[in-house]
Amino acid sequence: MNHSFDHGTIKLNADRGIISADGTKKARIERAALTLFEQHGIEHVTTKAISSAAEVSEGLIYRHFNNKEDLARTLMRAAHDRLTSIITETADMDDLRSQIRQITSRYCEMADSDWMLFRYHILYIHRFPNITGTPTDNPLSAAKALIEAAMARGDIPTEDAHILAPIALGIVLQTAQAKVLGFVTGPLGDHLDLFVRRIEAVLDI
Amino acid sequence: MNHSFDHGTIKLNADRGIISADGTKKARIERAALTLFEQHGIEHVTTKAISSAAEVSEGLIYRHFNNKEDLARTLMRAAHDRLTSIITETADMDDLRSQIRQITSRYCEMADSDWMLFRYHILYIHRFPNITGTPTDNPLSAAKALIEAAMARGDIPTEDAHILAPIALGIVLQTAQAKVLGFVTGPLGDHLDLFVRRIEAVLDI
DNA sequence: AAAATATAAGTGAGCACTCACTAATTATGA
DNA sequence: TCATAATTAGTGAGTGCTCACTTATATTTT
Repeated sequence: MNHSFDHGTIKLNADRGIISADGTKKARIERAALTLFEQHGIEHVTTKAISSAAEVSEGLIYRHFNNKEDLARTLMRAAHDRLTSIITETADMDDLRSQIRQITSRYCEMADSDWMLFRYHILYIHRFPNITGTPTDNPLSAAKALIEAAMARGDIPTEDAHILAPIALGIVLQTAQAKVLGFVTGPLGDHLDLFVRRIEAVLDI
Repeated sequence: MNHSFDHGTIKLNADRGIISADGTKKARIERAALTLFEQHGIEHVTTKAISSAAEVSEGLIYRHFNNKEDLARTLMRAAHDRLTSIITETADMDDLRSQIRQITSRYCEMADSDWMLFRYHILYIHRFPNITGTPTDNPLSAAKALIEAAMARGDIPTEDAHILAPIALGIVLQTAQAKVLGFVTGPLGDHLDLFVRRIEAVLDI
């Protein structure tokens, strides 16, 4: 039927694209935008540049996105959701040690397999303060929930989970930032074991 | 004699300003710029807005700085140098524990006393890849040097200092980032002891 | 032939920076 | 000491260009 009920704005055939590099022109736009945004900064990238890189017309961007900001936000949202779900998906595990290892491993894997998207998230997440749907739908809140659960179980000593959450996530994220700055090179996965041990250390397992 | 040999660009009576809020108009420009940059992002702030906020003419900005980018860079440089020297100034201490406590305490103090400047550094440091004079003149390299020295002394087990440096600094920095995101509230100094203990934990003292 | 998808040629608002000029400060020389 | 010259500090309207976004037109799909 495809009513194409646009919500007052533009919305086309289902969706497609959203980063995953299928052949769609929409996907081409997203990839081109991501590449350029991440490389030069959102404000320094023109819609013209995006369309050239994606080898589509400039107007087509506006058929798929309301404006440049919307495009940038869509990309950020994709990254944000992936990271959040990496954490929430371990909620059913009942062992903090396993959770930590899986989260760390997947974080590294995402960083190493799609460094562009990961880097984009690190660089520009602050531009989008309201990126999350619900206030709890973000990596920090998800991590905090996990830590609090472990404290309730008595697996780790009770402390301020509000502070421990960023610290724990920071073990990987800060190294990633150091990589953004060029201070660290090579895949993050190379340091998986080190990361896991340090996270256990700060959580005092 | 005051030859006033300008280096091909602009340079006036000594300097003044550089963030420290003395009454100079230059300082007023810097403060206004910092406030607006930190609040709205560098690219969204117009030179007109800066001059209005500083209550000076727009042209005066260009008598003190070559362009808007130069102004933004000057502010970043000020923040960067302060952070770096916090770390290097402990190099003469011969006890890692004391170094950690002093660095952590001063980092928190700087964040709490000039949050605007600290936040500006966190948000936009990536825009200025070549901010440091020498390649070693930055917080990460300074921290790495300290850690390596401690390893050489045998105070802590030998590990990859390249990775431990960002992790150690990250204990405070990642919490600061969480504060930028609104996840954490209140002064960082409130958590000084917690920070110190976690840094010792990751360094395995 | 309609509808959906794409293009390319605009358009004008906004913005960094200039410039011609004035005001205040400092240096020089009787 | 006080003119006078020279330098520095300060102004703000004006300018040219960039760039997000629009619109008219073309092509493809159903």
